[in-house]
Amino acid sequence: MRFEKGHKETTRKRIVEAAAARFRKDGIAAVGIAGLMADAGLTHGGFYAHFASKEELVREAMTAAAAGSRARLAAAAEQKDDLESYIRSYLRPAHRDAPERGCIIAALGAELARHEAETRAAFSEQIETLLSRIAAWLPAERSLEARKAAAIGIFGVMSGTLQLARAVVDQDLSAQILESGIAAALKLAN
Amino acid sequence: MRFEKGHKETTRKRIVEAAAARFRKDGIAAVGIAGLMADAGLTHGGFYAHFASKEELVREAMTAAAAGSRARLAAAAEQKDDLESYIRSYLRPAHRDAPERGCIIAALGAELARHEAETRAAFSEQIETLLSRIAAWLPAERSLEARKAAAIGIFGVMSGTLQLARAVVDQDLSAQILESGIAAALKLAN
DNA sequence: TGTACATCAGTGAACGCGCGTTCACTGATGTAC
DNA sequence: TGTACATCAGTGAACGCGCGTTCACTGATGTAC
Repeated sequence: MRFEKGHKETTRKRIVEAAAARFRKDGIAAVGIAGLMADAGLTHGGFYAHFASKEELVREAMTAAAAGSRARLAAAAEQKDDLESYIRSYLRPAHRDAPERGCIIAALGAELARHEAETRAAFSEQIETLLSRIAAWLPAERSLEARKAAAIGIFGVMSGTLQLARAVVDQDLSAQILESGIAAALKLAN
Repeated sequence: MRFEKGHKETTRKRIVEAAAARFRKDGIAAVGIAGLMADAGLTHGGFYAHFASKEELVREAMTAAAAGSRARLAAAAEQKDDLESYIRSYLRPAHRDAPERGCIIAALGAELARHEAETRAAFSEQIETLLSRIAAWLPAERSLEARKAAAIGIFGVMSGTLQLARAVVDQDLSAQILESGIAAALKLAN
């Protein structure tokens, strides 16, 4: 064989990583296979040796991006970080300015809602994991149900304000949105 | 002239209305000129007698949709509706299920964030109007600044949870997200 | 009142382009002898 | 150790298609005479 063992796997991973970034940055519909393969240092023809369709890649890229977020969250939890630092980290200007490495839900939520149920499944699962993690951070004296409900509100305000901060033209307003989002999420957490 | 006076204006409005609905339902990138004109009962060739480009239509459609939301909000305020009923109306299942007649920000927020600043301007303005309206509903004993900050949190949780409710596959979870969104928005309002 | 012409919103064929997808081919390396 | 062949990840031309956009044309009506 021309390439060392595992080469194809490595390439596949490279394509998935490139897609996960470009989709979040530019939107799924706006990103073509040719550009994506160029990002990965390849030509477009090889794409179908790795994936059956663009939709399959979308699914894989969403799963990969979700796994990334989950790993970051787990690391934060392990370091005994509290919910406040997670919220502050999510709503920091750097996250607003780098959607390509950020939250899938804030970057692609509305667009994913229009994809097939199969594609949305991976995404749905990530939402549930995320909500459980946030709920686990909340004071144990509240019932599990109450914590889950609170987690939905907290994450809702986080992704909602992050999107607002990205959409708004005025930079001062954008900064204020991030600040107010943090304050609101903290209020909901207590 | 073949057509009665004002005919062209009427047609133009019809195209804008159709666009405002389709863009919110399917996303801007996914909607083509030909399909849009067919929605308005016309053929695609006439499009450029009305608009210089698709982007110009996007701008007009966003402005029209924003005007619609603003009118609804003003009517609600005039009827002495309170913030609670606005929140409940925004997060009702019917709004989740009919994005084509609903909030632009929840439907297109992330996608609009990727459009030119000129297109985002109309949208930005709508956000500011909306925030002022919500702030005006809050108890007057709080400072204007505090009310504006609270309004950001309230609207953030509203649009954020509406999007989550649309994206999630599980219908029970979706209903629960709407409920929790209402609870969270109300908590922030008090 | 009747005919000829001007108007212009809307039509539909055509433009170049990039999309997702297919496929015959390449060429560096591992394996067989 | 040296040669012939098999492998297969990646290449790049080509497919039909729908996109945004352009443009010569249509045809019902208003206006001029």
